[in-house]
Amino acid sequence: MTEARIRNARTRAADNLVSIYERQIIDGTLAVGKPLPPAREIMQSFGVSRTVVREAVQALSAKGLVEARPRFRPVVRTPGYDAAIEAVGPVVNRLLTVPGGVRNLFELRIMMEAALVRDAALHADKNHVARMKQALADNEAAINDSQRFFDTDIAFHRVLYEVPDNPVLPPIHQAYTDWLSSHWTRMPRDPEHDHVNYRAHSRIFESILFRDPDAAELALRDHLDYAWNQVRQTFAEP
Amino acid sequence: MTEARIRNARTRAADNLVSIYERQIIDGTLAVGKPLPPAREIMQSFGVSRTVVREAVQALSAKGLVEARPRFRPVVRTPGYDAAIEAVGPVVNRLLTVPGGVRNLFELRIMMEAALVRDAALHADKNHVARMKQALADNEAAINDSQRFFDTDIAFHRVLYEVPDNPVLPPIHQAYTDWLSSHWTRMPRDPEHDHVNYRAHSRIFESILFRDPDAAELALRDHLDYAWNQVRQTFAEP
DNA sequence: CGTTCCAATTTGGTATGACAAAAATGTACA
DNA sequence: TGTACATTTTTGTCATACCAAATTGGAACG
Repeated sequence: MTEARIRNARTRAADNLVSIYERQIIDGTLAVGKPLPPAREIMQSFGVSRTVVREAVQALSAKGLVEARPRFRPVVRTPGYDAAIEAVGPVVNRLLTVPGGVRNLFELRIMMEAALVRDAALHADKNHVARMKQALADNEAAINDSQRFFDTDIAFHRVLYEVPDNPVLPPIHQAYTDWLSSHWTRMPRDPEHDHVNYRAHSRIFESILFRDPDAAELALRDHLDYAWNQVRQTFAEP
Repeated sequence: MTEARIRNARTRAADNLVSIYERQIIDGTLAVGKPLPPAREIMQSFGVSRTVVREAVQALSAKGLVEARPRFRPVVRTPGYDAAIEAVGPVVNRLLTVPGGVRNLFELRIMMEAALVRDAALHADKNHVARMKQALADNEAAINDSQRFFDTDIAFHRVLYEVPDNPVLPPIHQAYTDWLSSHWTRMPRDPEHDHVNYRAHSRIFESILFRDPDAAELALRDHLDYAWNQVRQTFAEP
């Protein structure tokens, strides 16, 4: 991947700017949350044209280092895993439109969460268990309240992504919910579903409590298979 | 993620161009592998300036829809999962430089491959088993040949990503190897390692043959833990 | 003294035109 | 036919200008 770029990489003026600002953002010379210097200022201090400056800003934006809303000054952004996931957003959204795209992504999610509940069953500590319990209670209280059930549903699953204490995982969960939420919210809203889903969450939680990874994985697969059968009805796919 | 964009989304001229070419690439109006029309031609046919055209091309490149090498006409690209993964490349590469970045990514890989070997132990068919067997034989034959062992090592793991028949997975494997290869190749080359790794592969394969997911997962975790201890020596981290 | 509102200024988005350098193309020559 | 060279495209960059939107500073007001 990289070598293909480097091979033909004559130094583009914009690239220099990009790497300079990359360094400055990482080492903190440019404070997070603060806007970049105005384009005209940058072009003078580096002796380049505004064309180059704008190109560099766009590249930084694509890398997730700055957030560039139209007509606003580009704002320096915290370079975290969430930024990385957000950068993929547009690409994944396009992939969701290809045949089988949603299904492929959903199955990836099933596989990942199956691994997560196994991990939780083996390694979840008191703190995690407490948070899961709380999330489960919130979930139960939200039955029959469509929107709130949706939120607490997500919150319950999020705890699973927090157990391994790997900062990559929560943004991935965020990404899943973002990408799939459009289908999720299009689901027919039936209180019966809430009950089924809550019981499924409950079953997963108990399996984790019992330190039984096999039962936990099975419960989760049942749960997500059920969810998938709901989701698939929101679009035409066999 | 999306709503933040939409909220302040005034129409930028370049964005229109982007979405137009997005459609044309997806529906095949623009053939894959063919260069985009010259910039001046685009600007005339859409009545926009070259500034806008160049900006649009850069955006398409960031999205992975075209491959834009400097000084060359942008080439239309297959809009597949591999393109998506490649688009994330720059972001992930930066994440690898933050403290613990390599470790986080490596642990994500362990978790994912653990899930994969479990899946393989349960669902691998004769075809997959045959390919794993072949990969294993190649791997054995490559012992003491550093470069070739590295390649066959990767090939063996790749088969694991092919078992679930989800087109998202192979590009992920490709991504892992790309992102981590710089560390991998920096590892001290010791024939002893080759032997250990081959035996580990062999053990994983046998566990899959025996349809024993627990044994397979254990074998894989041992294998990747060993690998991690090698990798971590290529940089200073506790 | 704080708040609100408006105008001047700043700043980003786009257009135009120009030039050098590299790539693509065509042509003549061997 | 194949290759070397000259010509034409095409991209990368620059400079400048204008418009519209955002920001800012201050005036007017409570």
